[in-house]
Amino acid sequence: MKQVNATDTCDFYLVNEEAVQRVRRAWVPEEQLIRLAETFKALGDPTRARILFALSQAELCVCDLSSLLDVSPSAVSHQLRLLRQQRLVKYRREGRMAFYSLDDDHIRHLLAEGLRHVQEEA
Amino acid sequence: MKQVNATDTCDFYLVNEEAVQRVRRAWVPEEQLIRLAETFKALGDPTRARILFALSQAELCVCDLSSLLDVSPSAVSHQLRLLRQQRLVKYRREGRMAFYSLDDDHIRHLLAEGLRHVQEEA
DNA sequence: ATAATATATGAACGACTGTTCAATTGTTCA
DNA sequence: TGAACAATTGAACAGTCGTTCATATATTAT
Repeated sequence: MKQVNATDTCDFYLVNEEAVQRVRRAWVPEEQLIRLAETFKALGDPTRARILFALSQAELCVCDLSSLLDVSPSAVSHQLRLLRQQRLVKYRREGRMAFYSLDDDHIRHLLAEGLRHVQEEA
Repeated sequence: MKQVNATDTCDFYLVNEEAVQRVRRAWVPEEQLIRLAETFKALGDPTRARILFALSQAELCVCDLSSLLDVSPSAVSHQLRLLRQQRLVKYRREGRMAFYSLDDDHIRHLLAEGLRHVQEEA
């Protein structure tokens, strides 16, 4: 996200000015793109992807997730906090246990669409 | 992704055995989940998210992207290579220029669904 | 109360990431 | 041919990430 020095610049005159204008008109607020990247980043780790896939099938507590994924409860908890902060999961306390589930259906759709993408590779 | 030591283990007995079984039955191959995470990770950086959003609107060359995003051509090129490796973008050479576009419609859908998610926040 | 347990948290460590810079490749055009 | 230029690449650097370990919090059971 930095400026450009003299030897590393294309000497434009935009190559495809009409296309660039079209993109500029469709542009969304920078803040939304940053949030978008944060959301995808949260999905972009194997442990978290497995957690989310598990939660797409059932509501689970930390111990269940830890056992299911073979990851320490501490590591699971750290990742769940991150997922909470990104509002990808929500939880419900019951006694000393915490039951986690997906926050909304967008997450489920993202997972499904992502899986479809990786499944249809040659 | 590591084993668990004695003091950091839940003493299970799985809490919600039925739910865990259900998840196990729905489980997809580990390799797919890793590919899934890799795909989302590729989307999970502000520069790359902006590149992909731009390409969702028009086919663009490196210079156009560099100008549009205010990122050096070198940085754009590095990121495009990563996106190519993840098969999120494809390109077409024309003389000394390279025109990039989204690889398939899944990417477009992922972007749209992700944007919908971040746009509907309080 | 005390012990046991489920979860959460902070610090610390090595591993990885994104950019910059310098250099290279390959194409066009004079 | 050689100069100009779009794009690519590798090395290097600071910054970030995911785990572990030790400890803390909070609820339950004795």
